[in-house]
Amino acid sequence: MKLLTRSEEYVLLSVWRLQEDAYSLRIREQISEITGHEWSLGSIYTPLERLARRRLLTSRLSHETPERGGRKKRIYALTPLGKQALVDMQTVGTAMWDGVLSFIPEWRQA
Amino acid sequence: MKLLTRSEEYVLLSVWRLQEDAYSLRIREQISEITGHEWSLGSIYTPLERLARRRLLTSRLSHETPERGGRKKRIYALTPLGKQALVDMQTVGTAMWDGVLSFIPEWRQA
DNA sequence: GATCATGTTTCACAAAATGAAACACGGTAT
DNA sequence: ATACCGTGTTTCATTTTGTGAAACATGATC
Repeated sequence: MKLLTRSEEYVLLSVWRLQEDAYSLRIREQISEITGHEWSLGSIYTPLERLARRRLLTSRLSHETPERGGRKKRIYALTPLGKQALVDMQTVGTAMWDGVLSFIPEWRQA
Repeated sequence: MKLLTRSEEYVLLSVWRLQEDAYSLRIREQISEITGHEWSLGSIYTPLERLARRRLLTSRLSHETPERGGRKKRIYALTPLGKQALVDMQTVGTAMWDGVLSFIPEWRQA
């Protein structure tokens, strides 16, 4: 099991939650909003391509819609492998944090 | 606020939980155990140095102890800045995961 | 038919990760 | 004494990732 980089994790998460709306600019926008700083397009496309090569996600062109005169967007979607990778990261993350939580007083509320 | 890389996050977490025992080989060992794969020394020292430059952690030589004939180890410790960085990452991580949890059936218990 | 808006793609450069080797030095055995 | 072992630190060349900016495409709008 290979660990995901931070970018890969965030891109996968964003694609997962955006569902049918998971295309480059929207992904970038969502990640920027949540992390609180701007992400360049390169920072989105590079991990997208790499994740596609590794079969953690796939891409297809959208069906023609009324918007933008029927021009197509490239829509991304997770594969089962991609979802599994995220769940694995969550598991490892939880294990890494486990021993530390007791050191954070304000989080000790159950 | 700058995001931590994966290595940086894990190294900081490990240093935090190892406390007085936070030196290179032990850190590597702990991260390897928890993530389930081997980490080379470079993968530990590179982030350690960078984090020290950025004042997220400090290092000092241990006091002489009976073990190893009094030879000293380099012990690392988080600064308040380092702890804050971790807490911030946790916050962002939670926000990123938020929208996705509902898609994972087996996690919907609660 | 210029310009704008929305998306995609490409690229050169910078930063980070990795694996391996070199170095240091006390202990231990010969 | 001297060779080798164990533990720990440091350095380095190479590969992999991340980043910012520019180029390209095309329908809409004025």
